[in-house]
Amino acid sequence: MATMQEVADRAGVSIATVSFLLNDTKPVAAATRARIEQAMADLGYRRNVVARALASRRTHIIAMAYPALEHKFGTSTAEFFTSAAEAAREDDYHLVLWPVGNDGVELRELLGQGLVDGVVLMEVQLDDARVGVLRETGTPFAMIGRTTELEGLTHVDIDFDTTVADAVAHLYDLGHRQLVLVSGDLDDPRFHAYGPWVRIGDAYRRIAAEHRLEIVVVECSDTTRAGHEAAAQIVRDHPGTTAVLVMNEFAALGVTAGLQRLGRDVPGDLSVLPLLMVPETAAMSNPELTIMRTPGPELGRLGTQSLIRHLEGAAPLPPQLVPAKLVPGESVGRPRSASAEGIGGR
Amino acid sequence: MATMQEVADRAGVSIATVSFLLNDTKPVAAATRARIEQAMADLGYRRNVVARALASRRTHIIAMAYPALEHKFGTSTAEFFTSAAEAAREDDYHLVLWPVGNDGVELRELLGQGLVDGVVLMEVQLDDARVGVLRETGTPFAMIGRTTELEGLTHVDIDFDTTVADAVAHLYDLGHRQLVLVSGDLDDPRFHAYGPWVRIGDAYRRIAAEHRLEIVVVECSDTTRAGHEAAAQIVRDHPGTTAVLVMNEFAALGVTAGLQRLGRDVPGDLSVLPLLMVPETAAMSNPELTIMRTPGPELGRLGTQSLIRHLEGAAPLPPQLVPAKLVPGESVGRPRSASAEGIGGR
DNA sequence: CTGAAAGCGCTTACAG
DNA sequence: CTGAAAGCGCTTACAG
Repeated sequence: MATMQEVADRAGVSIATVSFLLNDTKPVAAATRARIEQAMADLGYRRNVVARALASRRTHIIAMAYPALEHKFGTSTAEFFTSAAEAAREDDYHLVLWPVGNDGVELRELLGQGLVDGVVLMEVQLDDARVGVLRETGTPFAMIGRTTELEGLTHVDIDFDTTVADAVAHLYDLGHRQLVLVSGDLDDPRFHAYGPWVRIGDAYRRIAAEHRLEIVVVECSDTTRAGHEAAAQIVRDHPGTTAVLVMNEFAALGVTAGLQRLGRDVPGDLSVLPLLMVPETAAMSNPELTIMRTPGPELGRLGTQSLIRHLEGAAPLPPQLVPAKLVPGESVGRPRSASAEGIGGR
Repeated sequence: MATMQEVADRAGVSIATVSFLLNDTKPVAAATRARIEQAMADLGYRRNVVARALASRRTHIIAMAYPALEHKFGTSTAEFFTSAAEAAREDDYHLVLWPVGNDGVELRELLGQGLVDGVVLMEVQLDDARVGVLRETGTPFAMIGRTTELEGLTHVDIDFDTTVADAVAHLYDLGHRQLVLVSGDLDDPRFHAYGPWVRIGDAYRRIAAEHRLEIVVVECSDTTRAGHEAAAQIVRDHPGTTAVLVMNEFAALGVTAGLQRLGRDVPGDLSVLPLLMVPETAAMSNPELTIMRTPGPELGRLGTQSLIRHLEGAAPLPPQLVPAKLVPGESVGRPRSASAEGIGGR
């Protein structure tokens, strides 16, 4: 690998001038610029990022901290990561995925090594130990998600209110009046303070009340098997249900299959609408699920860009909330009662 | 952050001695050691990995190159990554995930920056452009998977022969005599030279012949939807089939659901046995699938360890092939014909 | 617009 | 067993 000194020698300039050109940090005369660029091309020069990092005290590496123990890493998460990595690359940063625990211990360990300029925090808890670690060490960070205390914290998140409102409105407009929310299992220690589960539950209670709907919430863990059980519970305890909203994507697959196993047609007897899912997972179900599509690509990108602005001292982006959007599939239809009674118009 | 110089000052030694102790690279007197360790503890010292990297010309960072465009990143892949990251950490390395294209262009770009000591290659093609790039740049690497040309290349892979042999034997012993392999779509440019698809196909043809079974192969892409179509094709063109082996995990979900949609009971009418799947995905199906479990955790670890030995100049690990192992679920049973005719013993 | 030089925080021959 | 010093390949005041 050629070094900057070799480029400078070949171009007949000093190493400083090469650096100025490369970083666009001081003006360089056109003729000089041409000679340097020629020399770089001739030598196939690529700047050594390690040396740059040491000299500038900026590694240009961003870590995406993902609690792989507590949360499955699936297609949904991959979307966040891939879009974040892409956004980082566009701004001359590397984004690396760090599987670190929720408690902040590993994170502190890693931060001490000075490898990263900043951290994108995934799967944020309402009161997140990692935030404390990041603040103590003075590490810039952005959250994809939100703690309860937010003052001064850079973040982006799903707009749960709009997501739930749109989902409920869609079902309501089709004529559904008896909904069930399959919510998270808040007894599970991984989730009792997990933002999305809490916020979706809160939003649902409020919005269902606005529509004067009876509020029925079934708790359910984040597995297909748990979804089966939730389906059984719905059929047994809430036989009049015409539509089911499901928070977790794995549970949603289970609810659908579970309803079918119990002889219910989806969407003939019951509609199923997952609140946070990606098309790939929706396609795993039969019928293919109608979903509120997780805005992973947008949020991965926005979160990373927010952090980078922070790192570069630019004016911070305002916190952004992005709703999941309805993507039609085959699991939502009009309720039988509506077709019979003519509710829902059109 | 404390620096090594500060530690040295506090312990009353030279910076070199601290370094020798930290790297265990020269003997240090017990008393000196105690003083240094005390100083490090007092200051909460953590070695700066960037400075270490520049001085030693070793970053201790390993990149896992994953072609995110060409291959979905799902739960299966996450297993490889997580176990590889864990193995790396145990040996004092960082493993970072790099989404880079199959053609080697991005890889070359990234390697030039000098950020990584070595690369773990995922989703290897039979003739992989990335291997050329790695060789040209002199970058140490290990493959999880195999090119056709293998001389001198560090690699680990799935033992497709044993996997297919065990799967076929299991079905054969249960009494199945009419099998179908749902194979990859080799017309798909992403896959026509993709090792696993080619090798499983080859192994199946050989092993089925050994069992004197008729060889039926249905091509199918890597989506649930494609699996539905494969199911239809099986029912239509191969009505006597009693068991289906499926290469791709998404396709396997689709085959199962597709058979059910066509009124077939799984496993009553047909058994379904995916050849490469993780339990999480198997649980998404109803009934839960019996699978050959992808040895992701073993291979991620072995591949990383092979690379690290290479990096440290230790005797190389021999190439290792690890078979997928049968994990019982509810999608494989005896064929109706066997129960009727008493084939299959016991 | 360009250059000489200090310095980032370590590792590593070399010397003792 | 320990230390003085060069050097890794850059960036960045400072000076001109």
